[in-house]
Amino acid sequence: MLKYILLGFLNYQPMTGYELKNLIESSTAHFWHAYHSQIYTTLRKLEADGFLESENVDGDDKLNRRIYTITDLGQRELHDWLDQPMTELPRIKDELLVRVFFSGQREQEDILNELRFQRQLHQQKLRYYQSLTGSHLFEQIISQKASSSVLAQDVSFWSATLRFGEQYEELYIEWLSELIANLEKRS
Amino acid sequence: MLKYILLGFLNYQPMTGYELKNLIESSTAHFWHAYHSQIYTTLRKLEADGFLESENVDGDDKLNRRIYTITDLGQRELHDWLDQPMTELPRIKDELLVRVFFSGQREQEDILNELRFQRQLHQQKLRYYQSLTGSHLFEQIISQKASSSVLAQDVSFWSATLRFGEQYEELYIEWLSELIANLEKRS
DNA sequence: CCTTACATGTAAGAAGTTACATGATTTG
DNA sequence: CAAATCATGTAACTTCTTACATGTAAGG
Repeated sequence: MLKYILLGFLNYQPMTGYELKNLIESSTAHFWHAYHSQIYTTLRKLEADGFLESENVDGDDKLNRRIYTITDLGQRELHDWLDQPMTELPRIKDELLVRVFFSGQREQEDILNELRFQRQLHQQKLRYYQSLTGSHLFEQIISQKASSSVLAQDVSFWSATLRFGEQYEELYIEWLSELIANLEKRS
Repeated sequence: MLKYILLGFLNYQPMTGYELKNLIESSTAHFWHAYHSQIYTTLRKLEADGFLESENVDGDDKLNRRIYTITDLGQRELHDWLDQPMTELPRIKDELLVRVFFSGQREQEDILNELRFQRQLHQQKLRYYQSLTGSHLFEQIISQKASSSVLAQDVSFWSATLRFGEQYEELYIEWLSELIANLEKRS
């Protein structure tokens, strides 16, 4: 999956691993996280497979920034993936739900504290998403190469995922609040 | 994580790997999926670590059903985990959002078909969750050992996670519908 | 000069996925 | 008797996480 995120971003413009890492952190990481160690190794692998090419900028060996460029093969790989629609539901993995599921024997107060703290975190994240919606910060980040009509379309999909994030956080906050209220009633 | 799901279920009553697999499939798999291969190997590992004990029922070697029982050490491990509240947000991994994010250059119709199909899947899943809410099927499954007051508490947390599932599916359907409507307007 | 950001990597281990493999029992 | 379900496992591989490792450049 990370593979396609890297190909997807490099399809906009050539970039270094570090730039990709930062881009991912401020965008797709919210629904697909990856550590820098995985990003760098995956880039090397994509190059070995012929999907990317790279060259060491700063010529020498001192500072080794490596710029990756997508190849024709890489573009085909990306489009082949996009052309294969998903026929299943994406799988959810949510540790908090597992914890709630098995919380029957925990102390009421301990659970409440955890749920309240989680709610705070989700409120923070919601505010963060809302701040992104206003500023077009994210659009600006990639918008160097971006000049043509292609980008308008792209931007609308980016903001769709951002909208999902906002709605998801709102849902989580509501669900937590309801659960918290129910528990408080009991004590 | 699977480790704690197994300990959590075995904390209710002793069970075989196969029973655990089925239980997981009809409950926690909706927010934490695992294949049977991982379940069986993890059970072996938990036994090696002293968190579980097992004995081969059906005495002989013909049919080898193996019943696992949680040990005192296993219970402590489970409670230690529950006593350590989460201090971060659970991470989302959602392939569809990645696909939407990079869909800027896809054919309008292809995207629409994929989104409509996803909406169908989510509607199916929502109906499935709703059918569970009515019937107390799930409560019944574990409710062999379950007699005491402990269970009422447990059940309320189980249904809280089910409620999350319903609300999540509703959110996803709404988000997809909005996105679909926006795309249809354009064409 | 000290800290933060820039910049890239390797290694080890844990977790997750896919495929292969086998055999018993039950139900139609 | 054939198919579905019961029942458990191993092997190979990919992915993910955590830790280790190193060095430059820029700003206060």
